Amino acid sequence: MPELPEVEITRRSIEPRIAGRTITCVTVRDPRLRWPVPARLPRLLAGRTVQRVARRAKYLLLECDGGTLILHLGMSGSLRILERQQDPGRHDHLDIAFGSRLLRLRDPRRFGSVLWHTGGPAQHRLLRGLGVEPLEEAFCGDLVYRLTRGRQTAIKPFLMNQAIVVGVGNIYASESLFGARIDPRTRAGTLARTRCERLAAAVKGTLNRALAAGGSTLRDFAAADGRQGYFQLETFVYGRAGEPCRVCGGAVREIRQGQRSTCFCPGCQR
DNA sequence: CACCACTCCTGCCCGC
DNA sequence: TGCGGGCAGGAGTGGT
Repeated sequence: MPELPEVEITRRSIEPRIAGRTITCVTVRDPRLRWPVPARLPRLLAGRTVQRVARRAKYLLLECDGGTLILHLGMSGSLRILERQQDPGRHDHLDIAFGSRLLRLRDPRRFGSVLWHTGGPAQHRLLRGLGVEPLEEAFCGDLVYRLTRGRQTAIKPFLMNQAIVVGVGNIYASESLFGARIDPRTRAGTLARTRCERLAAAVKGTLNRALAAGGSTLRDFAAADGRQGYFQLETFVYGRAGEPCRVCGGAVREIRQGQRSTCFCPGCQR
């Protein structure tokens, strides 16, 4: 379940190993991802040079001469660098070769996507409508305050709406709301300014801590799948229904919001 | 618009 | 030990 920190850590780990290198061969073993991987992908990519690896929301952008390969890891996707050919596992659907070095995509649940796009990546239909990056300066209490005005929806699904703020998935949404001491059921539009400040700070803090935790394993990331950094992070509420809150000791509760589980501490979050 | 439910898929966990 | 069933979740899509 890569969220923004896992995707960013993946980006940092692969960029230095593929930027400036030329794609020699592309192997699609199973094209059945979120959308079918185009059959002409190998022909489209061969001979192109990766200039840089960027990220927008949870999308990785392999910016090449003449176009961008847009990757999304979905629920279970991971990328790894191999220095030499290795037998692919059952879910290793795609290899991009740079000489003997390989970038290999594994995705058991196949919710990920691989798309080729010519022209500016920002103009792609999947990227056009995305909201603000939570780790950028523009994302602040004042912006959260303005974005929430008039919104009737609960703050938890609001936070997870990628058209508003990107990169905050189910786990970090719950964790951030705990950090801000806000009840996930609160209607977004009713949050006072100070609570918006707390929320913006909590989102940044949660994501940055996850980044730091993942960053610490970056050295071995050659072999990594995004989980490594991810499961190192001790959660305050997510996945802890019925267990004692780490702050007040009260029982953590689990509810459903928009077909998603939400965990929170009724004692700490108001 | 704003909001909501549905959908894709496989690994994992539970109960029998 | 095996098997069926339920659940998890990102985010696009389509309905109200």
